[in-house]
Amino acid sequence: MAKVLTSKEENYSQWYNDLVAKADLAENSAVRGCMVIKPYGYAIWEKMQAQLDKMFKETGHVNAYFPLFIPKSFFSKEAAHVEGFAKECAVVTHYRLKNDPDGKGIVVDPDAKLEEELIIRPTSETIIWSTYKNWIQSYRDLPILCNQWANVVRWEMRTRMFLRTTEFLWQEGHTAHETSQEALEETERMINIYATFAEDFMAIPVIKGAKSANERFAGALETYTIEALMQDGKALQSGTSHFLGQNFAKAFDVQYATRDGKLDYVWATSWGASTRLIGALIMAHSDNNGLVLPPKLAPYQVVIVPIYKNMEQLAEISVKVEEIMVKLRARGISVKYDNRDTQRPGWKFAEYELKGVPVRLAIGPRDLENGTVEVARRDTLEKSVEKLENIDQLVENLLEAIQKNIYSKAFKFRAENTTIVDSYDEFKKLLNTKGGFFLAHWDGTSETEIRIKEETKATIRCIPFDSVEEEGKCMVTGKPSHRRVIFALAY
RNA sequence: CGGGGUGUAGCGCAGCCCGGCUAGCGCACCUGGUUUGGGACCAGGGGGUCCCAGGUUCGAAUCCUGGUACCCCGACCA
Repeated sequence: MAKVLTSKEENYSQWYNDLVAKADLAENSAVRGCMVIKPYGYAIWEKMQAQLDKMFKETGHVNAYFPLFIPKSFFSKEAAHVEGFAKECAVVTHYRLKNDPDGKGIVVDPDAKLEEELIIRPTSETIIWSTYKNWIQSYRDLPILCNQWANVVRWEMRTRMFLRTTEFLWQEGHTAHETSQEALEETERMINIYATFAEDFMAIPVIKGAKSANERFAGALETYTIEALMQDGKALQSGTSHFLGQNFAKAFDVQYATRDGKLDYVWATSWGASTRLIGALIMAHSDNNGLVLPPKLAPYQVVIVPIYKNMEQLAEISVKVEEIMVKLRARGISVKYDNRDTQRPGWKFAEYELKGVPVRLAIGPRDLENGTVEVARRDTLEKSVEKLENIDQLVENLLEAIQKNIYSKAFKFRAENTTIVDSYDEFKKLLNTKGGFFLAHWDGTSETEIRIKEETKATIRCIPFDSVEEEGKCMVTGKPSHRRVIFALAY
């Protein structure tokens, strides 16, 4: 087969870029750092959205929409929040253009300067909490469990398709609660939903845990995260859920009458996942032939390619294909029949491999004669010839098997690339040769964490929820530690 | 913001150092034919403000000055 992708081994990030382009997921736009998400890439996002939205609603959440613009003054109300986001905000200063008086073109009309500049949301806590102030008077108004699907803008220095773009799509949940306990439970509930989504739908094993103080969201008391391991040995933060305490309630003066007639500040959470998940999907499963999609998120799960010598033969094949499609659809399987006469079969095979379609069926004259179909699976690239009779059952089973197989492949990879280390020298050595997750003891201080980051670029990805109590010594300072945390190089 | 690089057809590039006639190659595209079980082949064809502005020159894609855009590497981040 003609090689169209740079291989992972040769240049991982070039492989990634090639794949995004060749699988028709996205392309660079005229605006620096912003991408055009193409129909095939967007279809994957729609699948993700549909599933997450369902899970949010099943846990009592509702969708709403808040404005793109945030008054500048809102931003300064929560100190840690400004600190975290100020350096990457796009600001609207004017509201009108006019023809350039000195010639051709168009200029910003200096007379149309805004009294108060507007920030384009990098996240919506501030605009939402200024709104919640009006919604909440009493404990009877609580909890508020809102989610919004939106775009946000963070003016990043360097961008990468899906992993870090100036504008990106995401969902952000913002909830308000009566008690700290309830808010903490919500924070945990949502990180569990992200973890379930990652594992059951994206087929990516993740580690749930808490962020260290350094890595916490700006304005949060606690940040929970799911961390996934990519094939190049780097970690990718794939979803976060924050316990915001009463910080935003205090900043926006959101108090409620308690059950015993007193006034108290509301407790808050926020949680989000973005189009970055598409980056995770690519980097977790794909190979040098292209994308490998988990069946549960593939825009189409099955593609059917006819092989024919003339139009009469195509018509004959199409009749059979129609029967197959009816049977597959009856089982809820999404299927595409590519009967374009403008591309040859070999071209189509390569194309759908690049696009990661889980199962491909090919039908030609030989199959018409024998009552068979050629079945090819994307994850292993295996092909077999199967009888047509129970093809729907066979495909359904195969899709399930593929979903399981790519998960266990990713799980095995992570297991092989998770290392327990006790010495800092060993850590430094393996970090750049082997990569992956490192379980190590840490003294719990920011100073040590920062030192490690400065010396090795590795960060604490999380303090896993399921880490076992174990007495040990910090690999750097030798001070006592009670559990291991996860270090890795990260995106 | 620091360091490096590149702007020539839709995409990827050569040409530039050493100025010269009609600006070239691969892919893609269009037409016709033969093909079609792993990215077909042959023949013909279309497509360019050579990033922008100014300068040097008989003559500029090529030399000079200024601008601008994008990419890569760092610090920042989902």
